[in-house]
Amino acid sequence: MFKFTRRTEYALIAMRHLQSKSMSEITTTKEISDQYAIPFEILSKVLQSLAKVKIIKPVYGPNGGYIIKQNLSNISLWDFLEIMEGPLGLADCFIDSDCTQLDNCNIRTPIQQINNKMKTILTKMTVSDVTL
Amino acid sequence: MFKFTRRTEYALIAMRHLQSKSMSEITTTKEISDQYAIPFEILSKVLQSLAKVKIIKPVYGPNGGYIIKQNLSNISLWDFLEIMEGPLGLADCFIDSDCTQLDNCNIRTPIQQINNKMKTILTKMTVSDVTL
DNA sequence: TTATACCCGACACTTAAAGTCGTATTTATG
DNA sequence: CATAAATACGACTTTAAGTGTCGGGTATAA
Ligand code: FES
Ligand code: FES
Repeated sequence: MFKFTRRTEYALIAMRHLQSKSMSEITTTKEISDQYAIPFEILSKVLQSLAKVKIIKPVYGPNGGYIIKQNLSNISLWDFLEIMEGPLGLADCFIDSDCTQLDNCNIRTPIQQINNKMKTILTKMTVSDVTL
Repeated sequence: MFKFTRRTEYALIAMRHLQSKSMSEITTTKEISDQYAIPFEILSKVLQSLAKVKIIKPVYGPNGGYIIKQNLSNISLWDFLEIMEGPLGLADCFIDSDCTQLDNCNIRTPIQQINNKMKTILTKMTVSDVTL
């Protein structure tokens, strides 16, 4: 449990990098890939998925790249993580409500309480708490 | 990120089950395995590892099994999770201090703050918050 | 027209978790 | 003392998820 995926780390690094630039400055995938030693192809896809959810905006053609678009303090860290990694939860029953086999599970309630505590923390924080 | 491993879930279920019995009652692996539909061999190993760290006490021979031993409110949830799943942390650098490649990582400090918040929650809680 | 950048699906590789198997050890009991 | 019932444990296979690669496609400035 617990570790960010590389995708998520790459995304946060890139977003912080983009955030540090002025709104009009365009940054290429290659620039970020080089500076932080992130495999180019992987970072490409990460940035593409960020573009897909409108967090960054692509600029096509020569001298193109990305610019950061949305005010990142709008997005909670929880939501961002779910964008990057899919639905989150300490156990299956908090994700797809299908904790296989464990028909009469005896720990569901206490686990749910822990789950809620973690969720609260991450919901109160925003992406810009990381990127700013 | 975020989901307990099955091992951890199995352990918590078993510990709660054991906790619900009186101190002198012995419970077999098979009883728990049957009641919660956990693969016997897997549960065996989980209980063995719990026995190894003295959380439960094995009783050999016929009519043997396990009894719960230690006061579980002594063990923080964080420590317990590290027993079950190894060192925890949001990124490698908080585990083995070797975030590969990312020489000039720009998000280490903010990530560390989140890491600490999560760790605080789990350190303040004890295993008996789940098993009791 | 061309070069440069983003876009994207399909595939291969790697790793960790999950589960299986065979065998050894301990001990209560007849 | 033989047996059966329980834990102990290393070696192995299978599965699933994450990570990374490849080849081609689209948009656009110059
Ligand atoms: S049923 Fe989901 S944790 Fe047990
Ligand atoms: S160096 Fe560990 S998160 Fe970047």
